[in-house]
Amino acid sequence: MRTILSAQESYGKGSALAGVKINLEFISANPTGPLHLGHTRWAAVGDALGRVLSAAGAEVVREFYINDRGNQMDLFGQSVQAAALGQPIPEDGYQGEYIADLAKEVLAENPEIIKLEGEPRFVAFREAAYKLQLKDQQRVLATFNTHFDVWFSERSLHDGGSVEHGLDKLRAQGHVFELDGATWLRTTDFGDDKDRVLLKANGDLTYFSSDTAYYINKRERGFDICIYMLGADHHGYIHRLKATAACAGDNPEYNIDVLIGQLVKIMEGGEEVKLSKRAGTIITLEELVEKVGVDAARYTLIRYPVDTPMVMDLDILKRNTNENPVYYVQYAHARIAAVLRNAAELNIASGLDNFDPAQLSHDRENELLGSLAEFPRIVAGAAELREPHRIARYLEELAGVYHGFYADCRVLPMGDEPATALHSARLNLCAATLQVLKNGLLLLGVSAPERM
RNA sequence: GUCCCCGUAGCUCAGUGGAUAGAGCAACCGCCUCCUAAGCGGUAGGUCGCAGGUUCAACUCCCGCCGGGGACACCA
Repeated sequence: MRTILSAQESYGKGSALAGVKINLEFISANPTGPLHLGHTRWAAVGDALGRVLSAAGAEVVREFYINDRGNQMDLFGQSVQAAALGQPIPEDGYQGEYIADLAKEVLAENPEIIKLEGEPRFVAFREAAYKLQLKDQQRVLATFNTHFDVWFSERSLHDGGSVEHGLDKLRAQGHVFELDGATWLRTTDFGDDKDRVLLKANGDLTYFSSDTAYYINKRERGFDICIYMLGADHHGYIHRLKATAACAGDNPEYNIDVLIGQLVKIMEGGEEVKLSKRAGTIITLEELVEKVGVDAARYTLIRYPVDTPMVMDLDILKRNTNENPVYYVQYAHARIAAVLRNAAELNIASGLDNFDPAQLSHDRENELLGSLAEFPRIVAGAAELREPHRIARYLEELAGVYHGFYADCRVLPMGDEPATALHSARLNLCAATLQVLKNGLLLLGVSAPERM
């Protein structure tokens, strides 16, 4: 109690990861379209994990890797150009409505662009659309309370010579070889199921070479641990990423940590919404937030372990918001805030100078004290296991314990009853609970309302 | 074929080898003349997918099946 009330917003923080520099990479979407549901899970969980790791004392840099190089970018550029010129979108191009919108925006911003021809025109379209799309992703993430410290461009890796540097470093470690005219990394030395090509026979660099260079770049920027949050469709990357780290002379068990997130299914109208880019039935982060709000979306996505496939039923979240546990937790916070407001009006003595622990003997009080004391351990565990959902589950339990306490233990004096030491003690207990709920919600990036 | 994730209450899901396996929602029954009923109390609901093994002890670890989802490239 005394600890909580004097530590306030720093209650729960620890030093388990003090001095550890962590690079936390998540989302890393291609800048070729809006962020969709899969990205949204990472946005919520990744952001929360960043907060949790910081709370455990780590020095965390949140990083978004922009895949702004390669075929996908070119297809994207061609698609926007085609839309702007009224031509059919290329066979494997991007189809969505947003392509036409981007085309309009590009034209509005730069009317001269159609005077160009051939390659220069295509490049101009690609670059303009890229900048607009990236800006849009950044805007949407900002509304979702998700912050990045570094937006790392894949191009900058190549332009800065990091790829060659990475190759040199791997060569020096002795795991690079030549075969059939291509340059390979012998990842099978470290558990990968096949060796990987770094440099194709035609001289092109592979995407894998960017990945390895990027990893080496992160390590050279001083990060002890590189956390990758990837979608389930990338699970095959685990072995090669770990093997890459080993090839670079690192300890794959410590220096690299790959988290795989399973897919989110969406139910609406009692049916699963099939998500398909081609059919244009993607649900974007922005749409989800419009439907259920930032708090509900974030909380729902965070409260499950990421390796569990989960189902979000939009009808439930839309129709009857109190079915979402986030409201249960927020309600406890708002309820306490109301009690504290009333206590202030009644001039009830509170604060540590008016706190007598001996007053608290009710089972509910003891239970609440016990729950409050668990918080630092929960935060440390969530950081260590990279599982922010543990915070959410804890908050639900704490809220439940508080609601029970509230039902059985009157906090404020009734009617004209004079305020006693018991009232003051309980008021302090309320203040401590409020603080822990607030700290916990903050770790999840969910608001802690004073009134509901 | 190889690999990854999942299978726990009607539904959505917790449960880091340790007590009678839990929560929310849904169902049923109670509780507001005073601090927020978005709350509280109670009832009902389980062969923890199946079968072996390790252990004093298994929902948890190992092996094999079954069922659901996902992935394999000199694509990005």
